[in-house]
Amino acid sequence: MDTELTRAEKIAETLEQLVFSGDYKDGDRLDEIRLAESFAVSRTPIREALQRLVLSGFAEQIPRRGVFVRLPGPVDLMEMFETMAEIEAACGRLAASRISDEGLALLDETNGRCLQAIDRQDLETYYAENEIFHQTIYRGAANSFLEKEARRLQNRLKPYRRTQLRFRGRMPQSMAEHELIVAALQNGDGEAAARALRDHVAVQGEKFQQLIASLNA
Amino acid sequence: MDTELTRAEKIAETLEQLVFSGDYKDGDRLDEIRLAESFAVSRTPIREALQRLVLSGFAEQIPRRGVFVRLPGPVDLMEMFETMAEIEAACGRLAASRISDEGLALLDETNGRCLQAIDRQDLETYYAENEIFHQTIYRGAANSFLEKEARRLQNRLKPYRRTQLRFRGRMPQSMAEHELIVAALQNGDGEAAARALRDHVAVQGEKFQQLIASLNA
DNA sequence: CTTACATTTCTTGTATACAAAAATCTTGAC
DNA sequence: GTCAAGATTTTTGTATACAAGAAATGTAAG
Repeated sequence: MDTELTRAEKIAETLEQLVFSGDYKDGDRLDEIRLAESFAVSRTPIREALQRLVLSGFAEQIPRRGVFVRLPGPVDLMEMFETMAEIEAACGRLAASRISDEGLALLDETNGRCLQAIDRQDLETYYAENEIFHQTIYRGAANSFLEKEARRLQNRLKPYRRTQLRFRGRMPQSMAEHELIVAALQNGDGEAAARALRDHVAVQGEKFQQLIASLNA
Repeated sequence: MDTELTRAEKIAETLEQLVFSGDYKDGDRLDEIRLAESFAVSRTPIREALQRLVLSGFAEQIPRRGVFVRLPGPVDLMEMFETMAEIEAACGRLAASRISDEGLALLDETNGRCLQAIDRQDLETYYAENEIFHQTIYRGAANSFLEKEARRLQNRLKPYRRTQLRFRGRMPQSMAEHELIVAALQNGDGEAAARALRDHVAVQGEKFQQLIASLNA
């Protein structure tokens, strides 16, 4: 992997973080000149970074008017989570017949570390291991294109997934679902794995109200 | 919809077409200066267009080296078609319980026009109506985010799908599959719709050799 | 006081200029 | 003749300059 990044790329990453972390509100204009000053660069790399934001879906560009941050609303989030659920289900379906023994072992280990993290109330580790769990399934689908798409959406939804997992009782239940998923994969049951992953990721029932509530905060 | 495009956007579209239509070979460097001259603009809009190509996956950028066209190889195409199959399956699964009567009617009409086009040996119309058929299902899923993702991939695979459909006997068989899909949607059977769409889109059996063969041409 | 229009200012989009890194060419030693 | 090191050219990445369109402000008429 190429570690050397051009300045514009670093700025784009930073800007994504800024949009993520709520420094901007929906509809805010991303002023090229102001950003150029705050990053101490010219407008050129800023414009490249903004284009990346637009093409990633974090912002919208109106020709000759500027680019404006577009934070997903409740409906957008529901749709994105539903799409994520379907993509993860597809990964699970394929992984059921393709994942390696190493992959299955990694899933088990990761789940173990997840459980330990819950016991220690170690949120950061839990989030990290949870991410690894899902990425291991993407990898297990043995389709690098699908894996990349899955990672892209996972990354896009990351901040919202975090707020979801904070709710009481959600983490133990989530772990139980992980076990179910692993069992299906071990049995090579693609349909069961797909179903388990879809239900695990989907926003349904009371999770919906929790998601809405988290948006106002 | 905003119809006014900035110059860079028009150039990006043209460049995509050029890469599509085989004017460039895999690994070709997209020379900024040469392109600027041929489009009679400065490097600035060319660079924006190239960035779009890179972020769309048509080209790869190596920092301080330039951007190079990346045409998908056989493995890439298999992976992309498999992903498309899963995404279309997801659309079908959701559409089974959500598509409107108008949507179902449109599917029927479109299939009719497809059949007529086959009788007239009218390839262009057939391709167009086939595209509409699938997009109607995306729409039927009632998830605008998923719909957009599906359209994106469909667009990316369009040139390869066309070469596929040219093979003898493929078009009538494809139409039979369309009927099966519509039937499942009418019955509200999500799983059947998903299965039918997955099989319809997936590259399997002799289609694989046809796909490989078309790559050498 | 409100509204329509003109002027001004500001912002984006594009062109050009410059700096730094990579590729290429030259030259010299072995 | 081959290889290596240095110089030269090319090319990318960034900064700045300029042009055109949009927003803002001011002014005059009703």
